[in-house]
Amino acid sequence: MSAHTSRRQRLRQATLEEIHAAARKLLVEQGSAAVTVNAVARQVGMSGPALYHYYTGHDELVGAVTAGFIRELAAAMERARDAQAGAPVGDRMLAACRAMRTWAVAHPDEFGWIFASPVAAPNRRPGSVRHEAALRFEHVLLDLTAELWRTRPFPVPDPASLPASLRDQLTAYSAAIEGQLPPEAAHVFLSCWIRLYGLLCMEILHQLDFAYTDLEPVFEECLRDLSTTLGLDVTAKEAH
Amino acid sequence: MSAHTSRRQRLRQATLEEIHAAARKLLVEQGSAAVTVNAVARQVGMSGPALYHYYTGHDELVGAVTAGFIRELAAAMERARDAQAGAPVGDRMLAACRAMRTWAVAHPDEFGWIFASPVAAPNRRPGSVRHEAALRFEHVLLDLTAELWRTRPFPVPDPASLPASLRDQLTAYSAAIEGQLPPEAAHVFLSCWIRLYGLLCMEILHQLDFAYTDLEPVFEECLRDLSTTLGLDVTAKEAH
DNA sequence: ATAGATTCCTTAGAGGCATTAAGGAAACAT
DNA sequence: ATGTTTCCTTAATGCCTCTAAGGAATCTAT
Repeated sequence: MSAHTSRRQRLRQATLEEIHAAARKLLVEQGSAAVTVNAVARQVGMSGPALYHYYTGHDELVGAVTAGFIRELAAAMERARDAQAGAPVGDRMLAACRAMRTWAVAHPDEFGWIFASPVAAPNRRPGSVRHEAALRFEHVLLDLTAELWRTRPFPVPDPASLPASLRDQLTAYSAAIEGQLPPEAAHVFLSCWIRLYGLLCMEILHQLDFAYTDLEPVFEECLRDLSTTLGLDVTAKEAH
Repeated sequence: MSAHTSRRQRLRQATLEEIHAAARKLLVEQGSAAVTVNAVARQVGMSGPALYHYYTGHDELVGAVTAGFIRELAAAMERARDAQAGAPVGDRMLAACRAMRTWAVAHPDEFGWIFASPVAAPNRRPGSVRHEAALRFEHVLLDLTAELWRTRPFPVPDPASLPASLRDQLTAYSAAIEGQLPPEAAHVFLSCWIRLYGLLCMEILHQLDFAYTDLEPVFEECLRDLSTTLGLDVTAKEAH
């Protein structure tokens, strides 16, 4: 695929992977505070400052590891989606959503890191660019929603009924995703995203432990809600 | 109010408040990583180890400061609620919800700490007890919902329609809140809580910056949704 | 009032972490 | 083979958490 990879580059790549694995091991086994430059270096068998030949510092190391997690999560969702290739968009969408929770539940520390990390969050200032991994993650469900919108549009609110400030923001976002969804449809997509991702974050970050021990049925109920919002139930029945 | 407070106790109390203020200042001005035992001590004008006479270590300091934030947030919500004393439950509830967001937006760093901190989260193991401050925070909306339930019950799902595992969890939670709400009503309350608190957390923790710059209208829309779920609109019309 | 106990604070480490600096050895390219 | 690049090492600085040991101020009880 890529151009000629020299022996040096291959070795470097292997070391990078070893570093990521070591950082992940420390995270999972001893918590996020244990992921220090020194500890990671020790784990891979080199001493301290050597790691600075791979990353400029602690922050960049953490960012790279986190980006890897996001890619893994996105890949899991894509795999689940593609396993349903040929099925109606709604089914592929539900498969991707369930894969998201399955991955998060299986890797809570990693998911927590994704949420806490600035890799997933930034984008405040106009200048800052969203990370490639975060974009890929976001686009799994966005693309499915856009496909749904094209093939079987879901109900949207009347733009005139939305507050002006919200309409402007939605118009900007609609442009940012290259018009894949018009503002009103983007609003529905974002509402769904907020409920789904919000629920998952609260579950994984233990904000709901005071009431629940197992959120699987709550998540499924949320999915049913979203299915209604997106008209997926109708699809299933009409499909006959 | 409390029994005789000696001069010593008053001084200690003043120092504790100074410590909290210093920690908060560091948090707001330089981020959470700047809140170290040494830096806080320096800020209050004593040197390092002196702080260990007030807290057993960094974790306890952070926990105490966070608990203070939670209390302040809960107090803001209670104040907003009580400012509407005499008004219908629904109005008091909306006031409390808006106060929650207002506080969070005004104090994003503090709110972020609340969310990230184990003070708000724990309760995993049977043994661990929920922190007094977290309980008080939770109870502001819980109590209002319970009052609403008593005076003007909102629609609830048929318990038989819920998955058994969910029903059991809700029954346990209903018992944990001393039957203030039956399981089905607790389910509605928790759904509302998840949507409201989840949205706020995602906003404050910058998980929605990729699409929105101002979430006030989104929050208001969420409140309208919840009002419908809880039958508050009906209340307003019938009240005439 | 005064002697003992308590409380608050200090300085002195030990041990860890992030990071920079300086240099050695191996691998590569010419 | 020779010079360059790459990878790694050992100092060394300055921060952090936290323990230990002791001094001074304050309170208690006689």
